[in-house]
Amino acid sequence: MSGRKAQAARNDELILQAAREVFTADPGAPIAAVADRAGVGISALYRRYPSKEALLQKLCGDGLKLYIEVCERVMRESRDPWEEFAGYMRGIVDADTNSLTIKLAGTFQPTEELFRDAVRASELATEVHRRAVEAGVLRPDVTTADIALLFEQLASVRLGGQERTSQLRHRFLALALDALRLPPAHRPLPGPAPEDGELSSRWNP
Amino acid sequence: MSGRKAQAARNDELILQAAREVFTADPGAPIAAVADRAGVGISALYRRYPSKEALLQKLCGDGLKLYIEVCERVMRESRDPWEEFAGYMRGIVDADTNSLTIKLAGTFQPTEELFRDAVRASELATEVHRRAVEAGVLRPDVTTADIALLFEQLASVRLGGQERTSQLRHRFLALALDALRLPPAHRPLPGPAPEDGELSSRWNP
DNA sequence: GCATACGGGAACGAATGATTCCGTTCTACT
DNA sequence: AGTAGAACGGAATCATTCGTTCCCGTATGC
Repeated sequence: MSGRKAQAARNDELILQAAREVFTADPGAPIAAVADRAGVGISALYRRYPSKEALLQKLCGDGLKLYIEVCERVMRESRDPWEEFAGYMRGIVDADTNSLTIKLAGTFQPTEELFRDAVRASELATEVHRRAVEAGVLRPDVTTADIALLFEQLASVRLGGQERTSQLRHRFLALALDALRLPPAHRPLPGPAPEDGELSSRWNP
Repeated sequence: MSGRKAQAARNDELILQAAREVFTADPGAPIAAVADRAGVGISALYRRYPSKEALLQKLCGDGLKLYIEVCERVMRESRDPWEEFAGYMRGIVDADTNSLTIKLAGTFQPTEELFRDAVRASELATEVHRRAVEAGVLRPDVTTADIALLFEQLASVRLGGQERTSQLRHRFLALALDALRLPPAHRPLPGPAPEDGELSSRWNP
């Protein structure tokens, strides 16, 4: 299958991919940036989504589904309770779905389906949390809402390219996990520490 | 002293105070929001600062001086090494100077004085950090740049009013300190944990 | 009394960004 | 070969936001 229809099908994916990249990098990005990144015209976007908001909803929904998948996967595959919980946190940080969701909070009326998925995601997260506490590997004075806010904090880390950002988020996640795990212990932090130069480079764009 | 001159003097302070509040709540806020909050007209702002950028620079400089004061105070007043370091971090979180500085990074050309203060602040922070590591109370694999990024993460916490936000930041700071302190140990977290309702309330503004 | 510094806030103009529109290209089918 | 129409690209449009300027009333200090 080739030709116009093939290009259209390819563009479907190209646009979604570009939108994911652009909006996770900058949730307030203009829609033209998405078109540019995808290498298509603006009308290619508007053919598929009636508005920017609709595109954002789609992305949001996909993110939620990813969240659910991560929860289900760790509960299915993990051997020991701590690895399950830590794997969950690492998975969500990697999914990098938070920056979007947060920025979008309150900007549109959730769909029925969106709402159901959100409930489901929340239930699964609670379940992962509960299992870790009951297994005695997670300190009991942190709540699921604490964890959610922790994800937001990690999502706020943004330095250098996407690669470096991910590396640093995992470094701080490791730090947080040290504070979360029972019994208390410190484990080596992954990834090279941020350099002073990396920080100060933000001052001259 | 009263009358027009008094009002002017009062407005000086009123405007700075309002600017601090408005811009720490939303670093991208329009200048009219500052005038409203201060209860003055826009021209009262422009009489004192030639541009928005000038006002932002002033705020940024004040924040830097506050940072320096916090460092000097903890080094002067603290009894034991850990309290010095923890007091430093608590002080910076309370100063709440980070959200501004970060958002401003790269938006204007630093003054000479601004630059000097920044260097000084950095030196002091390094000194506080060094002393904590040398006293064996701070894990040595975190760097000063790690700490700076930690501040940014804490500054990203924003929920409910200013009061609640501060409370939550200190809660997460306590968590981070547990991961930072040697020997590893967990201490009770301060402040009520975030409620699920607090989080979900962001979805209907 | 009155010249004037001060502050209020409407008006202006630039910039940004979503959305629409139109001419073009290319496929599919006759 | 020829044509209808789906898909595109991207310029034009339209609304909005915000920094800055301007004009005017006021009351203060001489």
